[in-house]
Amino acid sequence: MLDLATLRASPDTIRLSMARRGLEVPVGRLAATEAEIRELRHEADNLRAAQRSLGREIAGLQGEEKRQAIERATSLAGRIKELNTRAGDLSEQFYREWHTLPNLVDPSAADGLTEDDSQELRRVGETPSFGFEPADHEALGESLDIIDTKRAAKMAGSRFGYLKGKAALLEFALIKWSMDHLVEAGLVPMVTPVLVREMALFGTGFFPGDRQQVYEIPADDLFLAATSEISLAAYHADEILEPEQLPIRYAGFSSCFRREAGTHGKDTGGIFRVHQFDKVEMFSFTRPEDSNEEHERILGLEEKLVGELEIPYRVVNVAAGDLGASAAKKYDIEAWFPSWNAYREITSCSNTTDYQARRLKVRMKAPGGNRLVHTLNGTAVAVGRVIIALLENHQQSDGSVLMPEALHPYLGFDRIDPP
RNA sequence: GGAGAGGUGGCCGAGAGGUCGAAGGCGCUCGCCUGCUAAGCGAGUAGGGGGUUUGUAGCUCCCUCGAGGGUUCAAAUCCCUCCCUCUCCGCCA
Repeated sequence: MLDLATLRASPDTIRLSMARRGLEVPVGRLAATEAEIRELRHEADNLRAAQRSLGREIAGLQGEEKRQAIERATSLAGRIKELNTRAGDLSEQFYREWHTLPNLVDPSAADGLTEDDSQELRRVGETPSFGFEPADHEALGESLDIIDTKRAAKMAGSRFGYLKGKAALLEFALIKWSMDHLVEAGLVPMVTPVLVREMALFGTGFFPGDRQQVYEIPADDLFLAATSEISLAAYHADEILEPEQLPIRYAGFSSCFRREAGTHGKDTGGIFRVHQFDKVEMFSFTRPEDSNEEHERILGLEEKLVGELEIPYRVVNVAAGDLGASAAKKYDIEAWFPSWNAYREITSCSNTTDYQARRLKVRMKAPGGNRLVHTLNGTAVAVGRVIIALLENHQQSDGSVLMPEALHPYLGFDRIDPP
């Protein structure tokens, strides 16, 4: 959610920022409505003040005097109700629109509207050249008998997968290995709830925009979280933090659930795009002035992890029009996938500035009044995609796959061989 | 799932239609005082929004006593719905 003060003081800032996302926002109309709501509320407040002082008098009056005072108070009450009803209606209409507006875009976010407009910042690691035709992860998963999407489809439908044997062990190794790194970097490890209230989804900016992407449990008014970002962000909702506590950094592990509505026909094979996967996610609460630096720090941790896995990657600055609602700026790390002959997203980190903090009411004490903190999130390990990248990049001519050295102590094996 | 008890400021806790954004205590902050410390004395100490102001401070108004509705001239207090916590029983990893 954006700051109303910005709408009042410089609506053009909002208009221009939304334009970078390819959105045309009638800021003039919004500003006028907001001003009208404020006027109505102001008038109602003044009448209310009169009503309250009259009410205090009534308590001490008797007989005819009291009767007349109550009559005047009744008329005041009626006018106040009328004003508040009008303000309430307008307000509901205003916020319905206001809540859909995404965050202001950081000036340094890449220009453009789509994925193709991402700005490549750097490439790291050499893409492998095989002396044979490399297999894709689906084929490798099958031939090694470590990923089973066929039986998963029978059991739960398309876009599910079983991790089996050494792939299952690989998941646990990845989680433990990454958590060790993150704890060392000062993050507090967390295992988070996957069922969340609407408030958490609204607070993180997934609602109202991405509602169709989220699984719903109507009987209990709960939703399956698409990422632990949601439960980590809402962890400090309604709190006023001490500035000395900041930055607060978490590493959350959870399963993630996504309906993937509207992606029919996209990435249909294997486990690249599935309804359920496990992920270690980083999340930070910072002072406003520190969030840019924190964003780079998170990216640094992501690069360190991907680097240790010996996966070739590139870093991109995501284009303004391709940003999620809450992000002001986003870096993606795209791993090299030989089967696609392309780089594709394996991590993503966003600076959401005060957008989530405002909705979740996460503040810090500050001289002259409390201030909203900034929040940031970033993928440490999206298990499924990392497994794919490992299989495809480290496959050997004999059909086996070598494991990166960093994982050996966590795995208890250094390669996966065909059965 | 069954039965019961509760949600009030940073914490504890009073409050049962008007003088209550809220007694008292603890904690915290500032000041005074006392060789030091402790004790003592005094003052301050919730959040959000609006108005005034170039801005800050100040002044002022409104809202918030778990959330949302309702009754009333007037609600922390009465009514309804929901959420949460605790205790006992049941069930369960």
